[in-house]
Amino acid sequence: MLYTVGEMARAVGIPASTLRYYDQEGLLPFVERSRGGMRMFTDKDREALTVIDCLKKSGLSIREIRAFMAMAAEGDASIERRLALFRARRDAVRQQMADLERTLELLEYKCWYYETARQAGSEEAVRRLSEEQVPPERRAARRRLSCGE
Amino acid sequence: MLYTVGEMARAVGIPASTLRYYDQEGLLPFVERSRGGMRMFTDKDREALTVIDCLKKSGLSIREIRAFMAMAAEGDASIERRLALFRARRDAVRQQMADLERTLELLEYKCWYYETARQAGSEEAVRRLSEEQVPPERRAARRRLSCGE
DNA sequence: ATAGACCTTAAAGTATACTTGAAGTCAAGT
DNA sequence: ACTTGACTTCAAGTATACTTTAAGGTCTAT
Repeated sequence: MLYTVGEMARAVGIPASTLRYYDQEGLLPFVERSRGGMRMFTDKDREALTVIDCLKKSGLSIREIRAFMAMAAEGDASIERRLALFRARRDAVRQQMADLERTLELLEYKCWYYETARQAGSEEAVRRLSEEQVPPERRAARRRLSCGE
Repeated sequence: MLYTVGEMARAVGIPASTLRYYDQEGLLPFVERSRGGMRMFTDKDREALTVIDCLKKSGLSIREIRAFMAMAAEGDASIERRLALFRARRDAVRQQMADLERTLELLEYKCWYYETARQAGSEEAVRRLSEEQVPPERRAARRRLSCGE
């Protein structure tokens, strides 16, 4: 099955203009052309685009993704390096999730804070609460907030 | 305790130039000045900066954070709206974490893929593996990759 | 063969969030 | 008083990743 750039754009949920931009930036060296010059994507290309999108979501820049695609084009000789790259991205995403977990805790603390302030009718009342009057699961975030990071 | 912009920058781990930029953009309407015109941050300001950083990490733009700081400056009248904002950010971060979880699964599949390819000496060998030859915990990601999103 | 949808390239424009540089001022120690 | 480091503002520069526009070519159906 072959797809034009617009069809592939719909299939992977990325604008056609972005696919053209990626091609221009050397991220899609594998894409074939029709006799008239139109890009013809295959199902294997769709798979590659999914990987590109995954790498982007992991925090890689266009430049770094290009370097990866160049490795992929080298074939089996670069397996070791590609493995190292995916392990690094895996670890980076785990770190991002841990960071988001801390952000989430602070947001949950703030939700509790404003829920309580709404009931009390003022923020000041919540600020004056002592440690024991704060739900145990909110105390860590509260301390981070008041005692610096 | 009072801090200059450089001291506060070190305390919260944000460049002084960024703090000045935030001030210029209206994110820090609360910061006082010395007689000579220098910014003087308090511990309460540090707390506000931690919240600003948290909102930024949750995906809010400078413009949106400014709107929030304006609400905060309104006082208790905006408690309800601020609660709504924090709930929305909390939900957004939970969604981000769920998305990262999917990204992580694909990265973990790719790690397995290249580990296996390294042992086999070629990618093609791994590609030819049938579903049952793939570890159960990697199958979902593999299917997403080959059958489209 | 012709219409119309969709494609092509190149270049310029946009958005966001800073960062840097220049010229000058402030604050603290000796 | 003077030096030194850190501060001030304003304007311009940077980085990244697209998006848009213009002029024109391709593909498919009728």
